[in-house]
Amino acid sequence: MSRKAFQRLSLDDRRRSLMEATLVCVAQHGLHGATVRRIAEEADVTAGLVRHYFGSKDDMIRNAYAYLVGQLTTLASDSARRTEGEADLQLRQFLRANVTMPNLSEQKVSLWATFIGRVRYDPQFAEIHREGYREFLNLLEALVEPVLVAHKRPHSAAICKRHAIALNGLIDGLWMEGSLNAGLYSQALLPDILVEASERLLGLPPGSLSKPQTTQEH
Amino acid sequence: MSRKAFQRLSLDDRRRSLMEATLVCVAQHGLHGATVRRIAEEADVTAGLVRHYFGSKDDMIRNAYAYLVGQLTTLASDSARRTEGEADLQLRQFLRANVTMPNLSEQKVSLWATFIGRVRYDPQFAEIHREGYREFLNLLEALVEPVLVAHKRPHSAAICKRHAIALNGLIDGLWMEGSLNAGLYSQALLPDILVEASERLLGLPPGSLSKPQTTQEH
DNA sequence: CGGAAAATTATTCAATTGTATAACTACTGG
DNA sequence: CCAGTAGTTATACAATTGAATAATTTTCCG
Repeated sequence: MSRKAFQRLSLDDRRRSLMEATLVCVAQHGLHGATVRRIAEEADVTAGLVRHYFGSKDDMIRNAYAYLVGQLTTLASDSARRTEGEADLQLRQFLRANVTMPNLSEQKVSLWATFIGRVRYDPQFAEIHREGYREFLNLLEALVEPVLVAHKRPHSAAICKRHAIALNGLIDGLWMEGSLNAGLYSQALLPDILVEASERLLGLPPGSLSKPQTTQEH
Repeated sequence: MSRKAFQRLSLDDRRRSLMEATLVCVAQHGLHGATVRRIAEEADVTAGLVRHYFGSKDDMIRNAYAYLVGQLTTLASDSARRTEGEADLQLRQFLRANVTMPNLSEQKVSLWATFIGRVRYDPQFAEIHREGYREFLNLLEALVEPVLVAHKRPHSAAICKRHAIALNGLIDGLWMEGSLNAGLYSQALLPDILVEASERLLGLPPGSLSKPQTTQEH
């Protein structure tokens, strides 16, 4: 009887592989069902490796959470940055990216909720969350401010922050429900609902975000 | 050495006591840390009782989830119903009740998120969620419609539903973040942000919900 | 009051968990 | 091509888990 054949991976690759396997297992089976053995199987390695790359199972899970948070904001942020054009278009694209694939995935929403549930009572999760939230809010403020300026709306720092908070709430709420209630209403409506609602929250003229004046050539 | 003295409770009381202990444990330690023994200790009984009142630990947890969902909508709904007056006031009160105590409790948000994380991959949780969501949406639609009528805004069934979805997203999002980021901005702002944002979402004149014309006598 | 039914406790058990350790094997540099 | 090292597997173990069963106590009705 021979041992399992295996391949050596670089430290970064193996860690990422383990974190992604962790996310898959947490999504499918919850934090309580994501056992070291199951995660190892998902990553196609044996359980011992976990302790070799992470201090403990909990340490690996925390790293996976931070990995997920970073992925979510990066995806939306990149989508906005890739969009050339005026402020309206960039904000619009950022909003839409948050409620369309790949960010609007049921797995990601499940994961996010599962981890959020631990934030209150686990200081280490709280720290990861706080950092991610702050980063997301800053991104949002930076996108909102030029839009307000362009439309000659009040745009003090305090106002921008307040708008960012409300928008963030709206995004998270719709994002979650969009994937939770996939069957109840079409997911195609979500970006429109979000963009239209955002216009109103910011006090912009109807259509300024939803039907941008500059036609996009490609 | 004598046995622990105990008291016999009615079926309803004991079940509720166990469900509440379950919620406390799930909030504090997550689904993975909410063991039968810990829950039993929290309820001040021994572990065996769980199987006597519920088919299994999982069955008890599902019942506790349904119990929580019912509690949340009931609290907000009752608060609105208790408010006498026109449609504006009732909607306003319903909105505010969702982002103030006792609904805005960090424990409840933690619990809600934890359970939501299981909805996607556990059909039984999905069923509980679906029912609760539908009920909440119906409540919201019923509150929104007369407000739209009073302000002579479009109020077809489809429009009401769309508004209810957006409002629900906004509520959930702000509700969550309000308790997650308690330190970052004052929770006292939340009801105002929500009411003001809702006005805009519904296309109501500014202040129609936030500064209702009819002064409340008491 | 007394005794039967039901609620609750106490104990036990097999299975699973996270982790520690030892054995092995793939890769790298000379 | 060959050894050393570190990545990886395999095995072992104590602790904890959910559940099942037996023993005991409370309560209530006649």
